[in-house]
Amino acid sequence: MDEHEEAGLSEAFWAVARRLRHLTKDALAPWQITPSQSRALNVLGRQEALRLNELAEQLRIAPRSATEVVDDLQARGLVERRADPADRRATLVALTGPGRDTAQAIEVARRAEADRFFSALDPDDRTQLGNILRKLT
Amino acid sequence: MDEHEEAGLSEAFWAVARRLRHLTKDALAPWQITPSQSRALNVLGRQEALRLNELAEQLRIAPRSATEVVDDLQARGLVERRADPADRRATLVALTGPGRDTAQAIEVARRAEADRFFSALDPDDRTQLGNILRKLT
DNA sequence: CCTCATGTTGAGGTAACCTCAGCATTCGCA
DNA sequence: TGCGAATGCTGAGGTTACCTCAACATGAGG
Repeated sequence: MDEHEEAGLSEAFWAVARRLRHLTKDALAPWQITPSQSRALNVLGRQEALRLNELAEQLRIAPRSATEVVDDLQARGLVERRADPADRRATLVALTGPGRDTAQAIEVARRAEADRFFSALDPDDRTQLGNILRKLT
Repeated sequence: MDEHEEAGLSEAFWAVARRLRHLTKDALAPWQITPSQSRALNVLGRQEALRLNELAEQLRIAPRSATEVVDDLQARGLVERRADPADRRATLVALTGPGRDTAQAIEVARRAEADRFFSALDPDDRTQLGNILRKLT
């Protein structure tokens, strides 16, 4: 085995990450939405309403950062904040109607873009990659 | 084939990227060096002297951003700028003595860290991953 | 009812990028 | 040979996506 392998792996990994990031940004351009906002829409699309807290956790960012993402999405009318009936300290975040539509449209575009990107791989490689990535998480 | 696969791949990919980024940052902490600075040291370690221009290209960032990275490294005494005898517009960037030592030490640490990270994978998986990543670049 | 924990957010910071414009130099060519 | 265009670097200023720390309101347990 090549002793440069591990260093090479992270390098290769970052090269791919960079490319994927740019592609994603382009795919999202029509909506003027940043990648982290789209991640949030995505998460919110899967559940009724989330506390800011929980949203942060699912996005794996600090709660304060989630506040910011939600601020932006709210300014665009894609999500709304409402009081949590169970705890008056907490705020629930949920998609609005337009938010739900946008989230769906973006999901389609995102999938198409990922599809295009990963189509450099044959199906076996894709499966392999999926398995390997899962082991690394 | 699962129709969620491609979206899942990019998601998994980013999850891994995030983890790797944090690990790298930790590994670099003893030197108080940021990831992009370490990338630059790495590149500079492989050649005698580079124009800022060329450095930027190899790091795949804008020339202006390379200026910044070099500024920081120079402030730490790890690299030096000198005039390019062939073109007085250009600046050559090269490692200093301490820079060379540091670059080496960091490379060792980086490799150890990558090693630890990717050791969740068996050798076959590592080879696979390397091949797949190369196809995506 | 008082203390401690929890949820959100203002203030302010950071890293790693970017563009655009300015300045110095060099190059192509009439 | 001289001059306009191209090239190389950097100042100024912006952006994105994060962060921490502390304030403030509310909740929960002894």
